[in-house]
Amino acid sequence: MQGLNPPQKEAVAYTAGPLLVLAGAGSGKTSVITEKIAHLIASGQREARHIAAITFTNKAAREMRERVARRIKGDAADGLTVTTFHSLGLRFLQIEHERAGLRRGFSIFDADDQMGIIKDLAPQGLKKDALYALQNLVSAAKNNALTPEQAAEAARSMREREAAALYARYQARLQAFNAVDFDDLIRLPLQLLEAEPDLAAGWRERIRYLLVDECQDTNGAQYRLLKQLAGPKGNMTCVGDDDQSIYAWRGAQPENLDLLAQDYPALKVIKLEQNYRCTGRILRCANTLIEKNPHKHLKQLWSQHGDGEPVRVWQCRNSEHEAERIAAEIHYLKQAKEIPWGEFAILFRGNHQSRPLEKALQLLRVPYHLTGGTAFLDRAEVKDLLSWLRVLANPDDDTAFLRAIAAPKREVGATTLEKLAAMAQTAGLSMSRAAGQVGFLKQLTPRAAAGLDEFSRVVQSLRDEAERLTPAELVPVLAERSGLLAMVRAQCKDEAGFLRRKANLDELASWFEGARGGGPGELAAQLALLSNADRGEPGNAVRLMSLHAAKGLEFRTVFVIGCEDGNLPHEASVEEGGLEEERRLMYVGITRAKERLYLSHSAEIKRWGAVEHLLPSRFLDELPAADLLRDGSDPERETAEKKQRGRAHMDAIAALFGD
DNA sequence: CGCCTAAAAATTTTT
DNA sequence: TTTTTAGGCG
Repeated sequence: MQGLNPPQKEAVAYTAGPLLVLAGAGSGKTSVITEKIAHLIASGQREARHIAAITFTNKAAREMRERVARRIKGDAADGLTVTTFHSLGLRFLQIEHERAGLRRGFSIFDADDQMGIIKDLAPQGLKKDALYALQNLVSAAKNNALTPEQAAEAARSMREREAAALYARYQARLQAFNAVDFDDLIRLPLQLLEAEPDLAAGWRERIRYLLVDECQDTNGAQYRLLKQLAGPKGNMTCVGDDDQSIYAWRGAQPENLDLLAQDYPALKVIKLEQNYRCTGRILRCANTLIEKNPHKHLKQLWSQHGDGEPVRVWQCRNSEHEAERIAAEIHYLKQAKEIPWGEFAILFRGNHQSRPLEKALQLLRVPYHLTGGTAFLDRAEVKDLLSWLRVLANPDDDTAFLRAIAAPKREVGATTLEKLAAMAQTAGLSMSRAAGQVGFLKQLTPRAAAGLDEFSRVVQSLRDEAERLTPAELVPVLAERSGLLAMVRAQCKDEAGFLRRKANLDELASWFEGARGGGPGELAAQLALLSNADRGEPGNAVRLMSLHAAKGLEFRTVFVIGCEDGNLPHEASVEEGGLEEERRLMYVGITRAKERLYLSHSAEIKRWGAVEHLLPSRFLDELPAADLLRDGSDPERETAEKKQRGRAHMDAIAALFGD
């Protein structure tokens, strides 16, 4: 426990009852969780196999696992559970699938799969906006652990009533497909635990101490799940910061931090207010900004660090100009201050904002790593292959069937599939099962019937292979025999493009190699929970990511770009009354910086080809002017810095020739 | 059935 | 500007 401050030590040592740690930004909350796990084990209070730490992202879980491994040597940490809410829910359902009404090999539907069903069930001709709204309403009901009936009862508006009706049909469809969506990974385990005390007792026997990270991000269902797992005595430590609640749009209820005190009268609350991360000026900016939000828990973050450099506010012409300035500044700081690439981060509100940055960084040959955005799991060939795996594992997964039957094309089109769907419906079968019945095929055109028949044969032969092969061995066989590989090859103009896309499939195979336990269906389900952010090592490169993705991370130099009114705060959020959450987002961005912080905005931004004029973010006016250095406010200093950077640039070029 | 072209729409953040 | 979708044609 050495190296911890008094409140941190207290938080680690306190095991007499439920504990809430209100941990400000950069106050060492991960250390507290890690140390507490070590303390529980070392003091003999709990065995590692009876401790579970729960995070929201896979990245956070992995990081915590690594920190625990570094802290606890030997096998003392064996059996420790460090997982995300959704992975825990998945594991629960895989064990208890029978009680949940699921068959082995059930599928996990991602947002796209979900939208496919909703589109199918909702009235035809709805605009995308309306469909997204419905999807969100259904998800919101599930995040509050409401059944369709309860959702109908609770509905306040016509829209909500419609959404509740849709929810019922949507759920029936999932059931028929032997599938669950992300929300079900929390909701279903919760329903079972609440309904079956014996089951809950069994799980509490396994998990005797619970540690929860980012507790302010829990939604209603997750909070109730925590209560079930922690039991009436509340054997848990929750760590959270209401000022960093930035997921309300996804159902998070920061008020859960307050509910804890109600639900557990014995709750002990410890505040961590010493910030170890930021310089004084950065921290003052953060504090001043967040003070504008109403507060329930007053926190006063302080730091022992000196003032440091002023926070720079850059006014740029447009986002290209902004990107060029940032790239040049990083290039300069890298050599002048010897800051490694990996200690720079550029943060933005929306993922599309990364484009000009990538361009500018490439021009200066600055290595960068982009987190999020369209990536691996969204790649068509990867989704295709996963659909095939789902069909193998789950013959009832019509969504996967519809994707797999078209990849590659086998002369089976919309007309045939509609006929097949109708026949399957009448017979009470899934489309995939119906496609295997000769009687049905006879009613279709010969060409289409041959296509379906061929598909069924390939699927069956691959199922046989799956019996003999490990999942990792199965993937390449599947790519070959399904015709996917040939399809990808045909789609690519040159060999290089083909190899690039084949590499995605190889990566999928290697992921299966690394994974342990379970058949292809189980592994495909686990894979569905991985996000793009969880992939690849960033290495020593400038990090580009959304403000949301940056939570929990820290960097010596941080750029928050696009500080324009309408972008940050985002106009849609302001309209929905989410200004405070936007302010917290800005707060999260600011508090990622250890030494240097840049806040930049552009006068013009391009949107769908048209140019729009935006004003600087209102949040910039909420910062303490004395700690800022705004463009144009100190012309002398600017000229001097320009010269300095110019000279450094020339030196760099000279050095290049000197070599 | 599946490819082609023209018109219309476009998520802000993610497990 | 890029991506998706509807409709026409071989």
